Amino acid sequence: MDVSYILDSLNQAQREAVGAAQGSLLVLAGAGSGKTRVLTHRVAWLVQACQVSPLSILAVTFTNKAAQEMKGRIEQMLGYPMRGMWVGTLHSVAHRMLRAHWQEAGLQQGFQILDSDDQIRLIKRTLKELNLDEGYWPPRQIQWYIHGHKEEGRRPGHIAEGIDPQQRELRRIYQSYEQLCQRFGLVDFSELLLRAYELIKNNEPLRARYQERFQHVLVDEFQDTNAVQYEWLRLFAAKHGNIFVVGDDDQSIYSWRGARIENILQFERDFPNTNVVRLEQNYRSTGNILSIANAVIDHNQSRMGKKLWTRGDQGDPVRLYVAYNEMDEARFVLDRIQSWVEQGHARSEVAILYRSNAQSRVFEEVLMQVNMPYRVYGGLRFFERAEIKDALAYLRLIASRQDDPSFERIVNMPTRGIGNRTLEQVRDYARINQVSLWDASRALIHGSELSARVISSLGRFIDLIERLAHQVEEQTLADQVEQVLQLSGLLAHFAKDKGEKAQGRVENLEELITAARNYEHDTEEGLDPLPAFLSHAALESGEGQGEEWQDCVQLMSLHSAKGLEFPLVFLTGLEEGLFPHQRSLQEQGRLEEERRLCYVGMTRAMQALYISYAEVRRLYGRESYASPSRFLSEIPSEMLSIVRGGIRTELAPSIGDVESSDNHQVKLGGRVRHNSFGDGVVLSVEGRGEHTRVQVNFESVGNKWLVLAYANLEKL
DNA sequence: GGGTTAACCTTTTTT
DNA sequence: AGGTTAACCC
Repeated sequence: MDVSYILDSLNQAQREAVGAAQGSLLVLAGAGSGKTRVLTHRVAWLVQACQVSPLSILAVTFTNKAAQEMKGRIEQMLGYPMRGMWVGTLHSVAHRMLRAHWQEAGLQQGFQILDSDDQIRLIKRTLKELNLDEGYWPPRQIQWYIHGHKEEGRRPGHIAEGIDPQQRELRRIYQSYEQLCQRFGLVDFSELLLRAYELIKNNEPLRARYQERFQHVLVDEFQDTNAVQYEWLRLFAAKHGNIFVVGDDDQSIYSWRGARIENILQFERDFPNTNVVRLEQNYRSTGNILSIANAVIDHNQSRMGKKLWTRGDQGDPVRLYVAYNEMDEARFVLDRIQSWVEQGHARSEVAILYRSNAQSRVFEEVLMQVNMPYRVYGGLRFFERAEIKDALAYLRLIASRQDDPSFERIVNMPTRGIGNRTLEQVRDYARINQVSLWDASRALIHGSELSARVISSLGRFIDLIERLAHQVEEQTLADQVEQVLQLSGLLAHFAKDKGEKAQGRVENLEELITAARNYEHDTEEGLDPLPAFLSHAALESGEGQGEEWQDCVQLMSLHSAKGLEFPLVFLTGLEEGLFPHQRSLQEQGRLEEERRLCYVGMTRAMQALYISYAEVRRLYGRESYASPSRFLSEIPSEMLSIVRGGIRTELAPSIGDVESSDNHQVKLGGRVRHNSFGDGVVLSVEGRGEHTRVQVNFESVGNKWLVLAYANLEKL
């Protein structure tokens, strides 16, 4: 079979990676260097040229979206479905294995996944059982503590008891939390990974089986793997050593979540004969964009060293807009988007990027004012909405009666006369007898401690769940969901309210039925549709669910922008304290990560990049005067073309040289007249001396770049 | 049980 | 500032 087509479209380095012999390979892939391409082509190569069965391939990605995309691209390339190949995030792979081997892993059969919200609730409950004060032991910090340890593979037993009472107490909370999870059949995000890792590590027959099955392991975004993930991958590949990892140390932005950039170095040590391929040719951005991105990232001390280059044009200069305040910044961005759209481009080609989600608000305001469609990524996602979580809690309780958080959530939702007092009694009983709320309720109903009225309402709830569980058995998933929404009274509860909010909730619930109907569940996983759907809801936040597809401007945090590209990018809020973020300035080593974040942001841009900061910003209630981000001063001034904000131009920026403002002939924002183009406004000035070029927006002919020395501009 | 108000808290990133 | 939660009142 002719397989040359797989390599034909690749450059030398890419070809080297894709066509590499068996063994371990490390691909250091710069931003926009065709990393996804290399991965997909590699799989195609394995299947077509090396006759590797898709069954023996495990491909690991960072997000679910990336997994879908990869699978889609491979199938498109080969022209047939990749049946039996495992492609997914490590979380979903872990989940899949735990479902298959729940017994060996020591889990309940119907175990449910605990999302971040549920986890907080459970931590609160743990604190209550231990008689500890929430104020003194903030649940968020406990959550952080637990995750931190699990990501490093540490169980409570691995943590030294120590003498510090605070530390000892934390450890005790961790321990109790684990016991509760175990009792209720709950598994949090980091537990998925740790449990699956321990399963493979301690169970030799299973390990051998998986090592035998997955002859080829491929890993995307390798720089963002944490300790447990790395060890796990290493175990997979320990026998055959066929492991193909792709990563970029300059794009490691998740160390706060346990990701270890050092894994890249460790990899070469653990797999001694690793070949290293560097992808440095960039196919995404213009030369000017790459220059500033390179300039910034060059300030990081600890990096493996890569320099992106392109065969393409230098392109437009990268522009810096100095805004008076955040509103001014937003208006500027809006103005540029409008002219972009007027030039016939799509709105979806534009991305507004920011460091923290709170910044999206102002942009949303101005976009809304002019009815420009936009979409904000991040924030509350479909499966996280309250009403959806209510509905899911019913389904979860049907799937697993031990699931206490779900029980708590819906026992009185919609209200059915089970108040806090009753619940307190149920909780007490559960705590004393070490059983779930469900079992406690059943016991109390048959006991004599509760009043007749309470027994009847609690009994009705128990009956409702039992009845639902029974009725739903033979139905399709969508029917199950619909039944639950109807009989639980959830739909009616929201429907009776005529408010806009409640209306939206009803729509969301209906959308959940649609989601269930469209959910294609993989029968290979050997899981019933309902538990499969519930896991799906927990693992995939439901990005894209319920949003109609429109040509929208894209708003997102820098973190969510990773892996994406846009013709026009606005990198906003480059102020000290905001970006780099205040918190990162306090901790050692975090500044470099912020810089990588900046690099990630810049390299999202294909054709044009605007950077901006505000001199005054109202954030979290108060106005702050921040100095421009240090990242700006790391860009050589001749690489940036500075545009000044309209309102307070007399305030000179403290970075770079603003040649322009004391340039005797023109002033930014000033009006000028040209012999043939007529009147216009100076938008930016670049270079110095006789090479000075100015950009003028003329009323008659639009934007023009002119060499100042020859243009003969007349100041008005 | 539901609605209103007051205090409070959180403000980095998310599988 | 904004949103959420806890407390309080009807």
